[in-house]
Amino acid sequence: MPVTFASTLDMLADRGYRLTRPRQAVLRALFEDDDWLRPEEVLTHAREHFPSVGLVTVYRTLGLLEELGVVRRIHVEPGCHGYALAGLGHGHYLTCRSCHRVLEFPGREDLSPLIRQISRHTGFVVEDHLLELSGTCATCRRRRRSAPRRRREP
Amino acid sequence: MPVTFASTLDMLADRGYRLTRPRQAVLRALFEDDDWLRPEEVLTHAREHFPSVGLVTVYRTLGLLEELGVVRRIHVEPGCHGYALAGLGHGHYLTCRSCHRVLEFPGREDLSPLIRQISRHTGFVVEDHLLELSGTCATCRRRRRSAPRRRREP
DNA sequence: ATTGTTATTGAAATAGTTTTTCAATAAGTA
DNA sequence: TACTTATTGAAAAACTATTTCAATAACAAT
Repeated sequence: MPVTFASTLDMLADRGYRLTRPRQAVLRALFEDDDWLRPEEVLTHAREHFPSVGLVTVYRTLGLLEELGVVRRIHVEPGCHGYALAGLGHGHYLTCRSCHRVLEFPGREDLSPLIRQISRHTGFVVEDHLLELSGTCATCRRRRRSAPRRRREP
Repeated sequence: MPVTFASTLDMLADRGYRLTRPRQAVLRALFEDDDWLRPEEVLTHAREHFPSVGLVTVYRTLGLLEELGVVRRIHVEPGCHGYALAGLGHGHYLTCRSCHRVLEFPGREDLSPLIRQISRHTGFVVEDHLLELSGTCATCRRRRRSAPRRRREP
């Protein structure tokens, strides 16, 4: 069963959290975007639904949703944190070290054998995973090649 | 050939970087610890070798070493950034969502077929990877089980 | 050894992100 | 409608990271 805007509201209510307008605005922002967002971007979009939301509430709501497993926190540069709906993709990202663009890629292969093995070894219950490949994207590679940067001429 | 303290110094000199005492202190700190460190921790250890190093230099040196591929920047909570020698482990981490402890695990299996496939598809040159499994460690799981936290009694 | 050049440094200032505090508000219940 | 209290926004605080800049110290050339 996919996690939807409505099912998340239900979940919150079930657990005794109040369905406040700021919270709903943050949730909408996340569900309307099918990509990850920085907290600041979440704020901007949430304000389209409820103009008086503050950044503090955005942080608090994101933290709550992460605890509940609705969103996934990913590592993006610069600034460190981005949030994506946990349903999107599978936590597989390509990040370019040069331009810092982030590309999501569908993880067709299956990491679960590995994960099961780790669990047995360590006692960890693995709830999520993040696979981040870093390198140089095609665009930056071309740019570098045409203008190589050396510190010293031998 | 493994990257050592000495070989890194050579590499820096070859590229025209000066072998200053602050830099050497930061490098020592990294090579003496066989685990990842936060910038603040790098500072503490570096000061054992050269008391007047400043945090700014630590950041600058870490940035330089990352560019050169000597250290790897990893994502750790809280605070976001940790640095580990690139030779250590293979960028495979288990992080506990509850206590935020980080455990490194040896990635015995090989991700290179996947990586090659991604490269072909996207044009990315993948230089490094980070596989982070998040979940609940054995200790926290036991603690939770004995004192479950519910927001509401049904 | 001494000098000159300049990469590098530390301190302070700045920028940016995330968290805490707290009185006021509003969601859900009675 | 009133009550209870989780939740909020604004301000302040706590951190983390970067920029600026005069002073310093590596290193090369003498």
